[in-house]
Amino acid sequence: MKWLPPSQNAVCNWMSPQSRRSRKKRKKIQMHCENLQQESKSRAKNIGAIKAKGGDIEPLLKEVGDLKNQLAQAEADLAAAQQEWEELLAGLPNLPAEDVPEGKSENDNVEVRTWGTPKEFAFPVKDHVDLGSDLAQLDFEVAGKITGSRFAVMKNSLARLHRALIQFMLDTHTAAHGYEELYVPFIVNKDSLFGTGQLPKFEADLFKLRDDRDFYLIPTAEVPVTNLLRDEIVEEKQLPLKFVCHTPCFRSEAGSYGRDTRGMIRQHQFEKVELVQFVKPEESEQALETLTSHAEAILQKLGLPYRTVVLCTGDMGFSAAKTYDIEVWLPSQQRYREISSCSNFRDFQARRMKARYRSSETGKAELLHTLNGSGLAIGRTLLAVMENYQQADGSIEIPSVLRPYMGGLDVIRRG
RNA sequence: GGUGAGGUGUCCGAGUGGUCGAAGGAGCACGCCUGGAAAGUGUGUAAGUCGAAAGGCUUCGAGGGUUCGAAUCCCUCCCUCACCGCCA
Repeated sequence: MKWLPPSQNAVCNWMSPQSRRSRKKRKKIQMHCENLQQESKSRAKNIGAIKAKGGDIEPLLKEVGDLKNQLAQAEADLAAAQQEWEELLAGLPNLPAEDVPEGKSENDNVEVRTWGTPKEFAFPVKDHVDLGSDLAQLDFEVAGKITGSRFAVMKNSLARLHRALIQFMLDTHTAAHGYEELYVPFIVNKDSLFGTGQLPKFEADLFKLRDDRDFYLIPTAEVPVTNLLRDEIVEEKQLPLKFVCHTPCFRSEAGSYGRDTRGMIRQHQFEKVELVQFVKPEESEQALETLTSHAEAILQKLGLPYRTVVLCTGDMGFSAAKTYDIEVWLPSQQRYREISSCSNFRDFQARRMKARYRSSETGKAELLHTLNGSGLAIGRTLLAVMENYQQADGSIEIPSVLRPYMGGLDVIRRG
């Protein structure tokens, strides 16, 4: 068994009749198999003991022959039942937290707070695509030539602004919020993707390498960073563990062909600064609040208006127990768009990964709780800065916190 | 890519085909000692799973095989280390 399936918990009560049947069947076969194993083991020991005394073991060997066949059959049956059961379980999503609102779609998400006031522009606003191309610093056509659709090329000060955002976020989270910076592989194996919940159900969203090692490009830093603790047992006093990591993210965007085709909202490749926490179970609820506030702090320092919503049951991801989305104001769309998603996974990922800690209370290895959130998605932050800081002449003012990273530059102009 | 050596519990590290789930140590927990601590010292301490319990079963990198019986023997793969080659 490669992970720790839930045995007695709520998921089992929640299961379909089909999975209940599968569980019963597995258990029955397992008991039968274990009885045979016990019998076989004790006979083997007996043979060993008699042989050690110099006794005759021939008659005993004959007796054992049929048992061996029965056992082989039982073990094959068990393996099949086990696999059926595990496949059922692997496809079950996490249970929503008790305070998650019920709902069917993103329309049922509940706003929990807003920050800042959308700016009134005295001129017709442009979207980031027009702003970027008028500045000659953002080019989707050439990216289309180099690769294909849903890629971008940035140039000059805009490329630097993109880099500045990454540096600014990493510095803020390490210095002000107490996260440890990480650098990780951008290519991961299947076990890691199973651990965080992308596999087995969401393979279509991933880029898979043409290689017999079953490697995939990461869709988010969450995968390599969270799997840092796969198959590990950490000491309680090390907790909480808080990591920040900048990586590119690769998503095939299968199933969203028609959505957000213009601009850099939805790309196959984008950068993200990710926050990941490993905490004790009793601390995860509070940790989600602080993690979300860390992501919000970036938008506040950048002076970008946003709102925070709690996702309803119907809009949550597969692995999450509770998720806050942070949505930034986009003047060109006159609405808030997602720029960060912060989730508490409770023990769902930890169970799949066998990520545990030694509890001083019970003395046993207990499952950790994992959380993560974007802090923030760089491409979307860049376009939010462009649109919110645009000026009548098409130039873009640089938010003051980013100027040290821009060599003192305060406005991006054409040229 | 080539050659060689390895992968054992929270960690380090022994291990003869048969009472090995695994010596020893570290760490941790509890106790003794102490004014308190350190040192010293005693005891305990793998995980998962089934069971009300007694107890059972699985797991020594992964997967196959040989055997009545595998941590131990054979095969394949993965990973680590060393040296050589190549390389940003």
